[in-house]
Amino acid sequence: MADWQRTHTCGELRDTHIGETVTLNGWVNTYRGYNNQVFVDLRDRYGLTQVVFESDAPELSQLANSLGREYVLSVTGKVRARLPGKDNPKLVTGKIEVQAEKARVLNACPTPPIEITEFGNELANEDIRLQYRYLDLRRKTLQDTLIMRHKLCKTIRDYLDQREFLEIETPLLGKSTPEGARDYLVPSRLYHGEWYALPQSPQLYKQLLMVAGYDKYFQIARCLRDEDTRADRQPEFTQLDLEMSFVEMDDIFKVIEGLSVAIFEKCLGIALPTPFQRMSYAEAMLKYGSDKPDLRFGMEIVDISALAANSEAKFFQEIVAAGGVVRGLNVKGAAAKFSNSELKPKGKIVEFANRYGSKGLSYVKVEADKITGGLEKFFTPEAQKELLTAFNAEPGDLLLIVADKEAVVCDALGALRGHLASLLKLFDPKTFNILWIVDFPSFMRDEEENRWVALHHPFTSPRDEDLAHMESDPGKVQAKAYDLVMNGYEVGGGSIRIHSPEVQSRVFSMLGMPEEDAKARFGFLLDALKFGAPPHGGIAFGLDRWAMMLAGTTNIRDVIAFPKNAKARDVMTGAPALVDKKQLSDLGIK
RNA sequence: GGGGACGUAGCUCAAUUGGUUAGAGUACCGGACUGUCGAUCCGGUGGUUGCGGGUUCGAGCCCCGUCGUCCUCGCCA
Repeated sequence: MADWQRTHTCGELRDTHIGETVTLNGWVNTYRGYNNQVFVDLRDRYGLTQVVFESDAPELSQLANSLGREYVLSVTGKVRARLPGKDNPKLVTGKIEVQAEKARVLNACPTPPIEITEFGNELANEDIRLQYRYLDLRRKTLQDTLIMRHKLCKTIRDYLDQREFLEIETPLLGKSTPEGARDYLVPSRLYHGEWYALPQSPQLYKQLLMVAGYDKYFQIARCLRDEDTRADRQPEFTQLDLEMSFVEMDDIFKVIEGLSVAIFEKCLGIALPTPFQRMSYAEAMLKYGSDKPDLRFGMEIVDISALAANSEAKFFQEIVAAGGVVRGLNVKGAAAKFSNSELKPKGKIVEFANRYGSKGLSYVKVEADKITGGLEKFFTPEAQKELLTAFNAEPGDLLLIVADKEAVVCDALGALRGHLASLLKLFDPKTFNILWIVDFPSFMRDEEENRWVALHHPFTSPRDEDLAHMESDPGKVQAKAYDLVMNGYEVGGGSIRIHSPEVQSRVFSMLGMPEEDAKARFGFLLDALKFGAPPHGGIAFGLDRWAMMLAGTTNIRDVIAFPKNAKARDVMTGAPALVDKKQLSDLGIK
């Protein structure tokens, strides 16, 4: 061992080490200097240790005076107790300090463009932090997050290994398949003009592994989708991909609930109650306007279509007559919290709702002896009472009502519900709510393309009892599909798959894919299903979103070591970037 | 592709709504200080107000264009 190499980490020393001579390696976190005495907090990922330079030796004091933030240092010295009353209770190493006897600068550092130490909430802008990501990653919160993410993966591997799951890798270079997200394409050098696609998920490969008899599979797999980003979405992300043979939905639920409990226990020390609540897709859409409802707070949506249709309001009557719905939220006690101008056309609240396609929003402020807001003239006193009863409204409440096509009403009210809850702080952001959404429809009508599309994906098995009317009434077919939802985020989704080649062919043709097309695109799957495919199903966990939940952040870039920015660029390396002409000509691209 | 917010010192922000020399905190540099720990105190350096054009006696502020960042709608089976 070289004489500068560490004997201990910066988070390790306690009063039991007093008297020992140790060597620490780390970064200068903070520097507090005097004439003849310099305090340095030396940092590594394990913690901070205070080092004191108070030697008379000119070499050592000269070195101490030349130090700067983020210098990389090796210090050898004796562990000693701090002076009485000078302990630092904020540090686990706060009872001791290392008196430097020998020190060596392993590397200097110019003034960092961003501050590494964290206090207050004064982080630099994200773009500059991403540009110097290796500096930002030195921050304790980011280190803690990545350590947590490691624990998450370790827990997953341990838990599944104990249950005889096999971790198997699947290809990155695959074949582009239609439907779904836009593919990232990779040109082939050996076959000019032909392209690989990077996987959107290992979906088909894991089904083929089931056919091959690997009846419990998982993979912590990178997935790539060339779509626009969001706060919780970037082009490459990680899934825990899992598949099992000879199972039904309840078997998957059991594994995932057990795994979730293990994750919360290991990562946060929280005991999650099981079994998880289950809610039908229909109920979620009706009561929460979303297929990923946040149940940390109430504020359920109330349907008043019948009441509205019987009112004097022509716009309500017309919308209901045309098959639309009228629904609303009771924002308890919020009547005084929003001005009328926020609630009128062009107001903030209305504009927010209208982003989701609604063309307006009615509001009712409930007062002790009357209601106000503009709707009151359309409702008889009796109808007003019914309205208040429907909403369980009391004086001081604010009712927000949207009338439109059902999908628009759900979207607008669902988004409004979440928006208002965080605005009014209706829930504790440190709590967790987890549930299954089940009973999804298999197919949805794509109005633009005028065809049926799979809500989940085309390999999802319909319920056995719905197979008979799949062609005659596709809208009524329900899928053996399930989503795992936490705090309003979809953190997992899966299904029991189709294992019959006939059913799979019927679904493809339902989706408007002629047999030749299906064969060209998915022939390998149809073939595989013929050769003795077992019943199987599985799930994909959004690992980044799980890490977000555990870390208490809403930004996916906080849980990825080297993320892309909102425009899909890696601002540190500059990717994507131009390449040499030679590289392109090798690939047959001019 | 659409909408919104933003861009001022290395970093975080301010500038009385168009008015004199663009300020503060922090960082950095120098000085003081023998127990600090977000050290403190004193002093100092630091600016093409993203970039280009325009309006004006005068622009950080208004207008047009452009680049960039974040959020969002569409999109993400």
